[in-house]
Amino acid sequence: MTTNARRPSTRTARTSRTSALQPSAAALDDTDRKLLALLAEDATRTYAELGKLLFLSAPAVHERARRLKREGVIKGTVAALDAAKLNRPLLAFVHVDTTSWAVTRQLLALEELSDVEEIHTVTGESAMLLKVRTRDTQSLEQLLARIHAIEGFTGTRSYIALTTYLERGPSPDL
Amino acid sequence: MTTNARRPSTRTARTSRTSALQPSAAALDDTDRKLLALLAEDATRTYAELGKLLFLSAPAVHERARRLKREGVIKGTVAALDAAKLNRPLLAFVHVDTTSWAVTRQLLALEELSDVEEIHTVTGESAMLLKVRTRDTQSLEQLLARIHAIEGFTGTRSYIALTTYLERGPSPDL
DNA sequence: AATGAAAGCGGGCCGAA
DNA sequence: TTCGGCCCGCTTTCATT
Repeated sequence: MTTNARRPSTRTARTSRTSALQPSAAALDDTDRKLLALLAEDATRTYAELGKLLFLSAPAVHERARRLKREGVIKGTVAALDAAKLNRPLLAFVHVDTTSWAVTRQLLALEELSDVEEIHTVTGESAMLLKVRTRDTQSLEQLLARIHAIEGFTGTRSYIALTTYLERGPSPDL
Repeated sequence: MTTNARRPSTRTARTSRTSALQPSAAALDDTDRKLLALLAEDATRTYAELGKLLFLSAPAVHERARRLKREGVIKGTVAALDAAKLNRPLLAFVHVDTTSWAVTRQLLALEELSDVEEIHTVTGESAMLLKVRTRDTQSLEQLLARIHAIEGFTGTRSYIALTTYLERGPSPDL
């Protein structure tokens, strides 16, 4: 109880008139960040429920969500699947050492494999980093064999995840 | 609404050959996997649209989705946010070397930080692996300083992502 | 197929620039 | 005054039995 019927005064500090388009920046106020955090956690909530949590009306929440989608802050809404239930209990991070950066293009073909979840080029002694999820060690071995078939690499180092304590997507600062 | 086994298994791919052997794996037929792949890509599609893609009626799709949620194959529906738009352009993988596994508990406190996206214990020379996303190198340094403040570690190695070519969640085999 | 709920849309109000 | 954000009506669409 004791819900303050008093709505937090609308301090609209949004300067949406910044005609200078910054591709990688977005003007987010406090309510935006809270809304994004809620949607990143569970996107099935109704706008009415979000409005209660944010002290806003449902259409107002809808407007903000629409704007955030249009600006690309919200890239999409996806279903989070359980890897173990999909017969992929083995998670591994594979560091790939290459002699030249030209090999990078070859590795991008791995995108076709549903085993591969992430592909990054990274700094450090290894050139690329893969996050893969396979059914068992044999499937992982097959994947590594496929990487080794590509010319211009010097080796791979795999780190098999024993326990995953946290796994989530990007979320705002709050 | 009795759950009798009168499922339209005209060409039943849900055979019992491989079932009942793996406890955490779910029994999924071809349509289930296709549906999961579609939902993992975009969960905003309507059931009617999914039905057209799967050659099923909308209620049939709804029933399958409900079953998959109940079984935990679909853990939830979340909004995918753009890290760069959230002022987190710097992605890094941090390998943490520890002397004893007791330190693991300390690192779990990092879950509170929104910078930290993943925490795993892994095999290999390092004991733990973190996926972190920060605003800049200074924020990363602060995070590393916080890790170093914990006793029982021998060091960290960070791999900063230069380019991310692929980043997605678990998806079925198809 | 029918019902109930939620999303989507326009109008008017209010505060700030 | 203009503009942006919010609230409140109604209409349409979808989920659900």
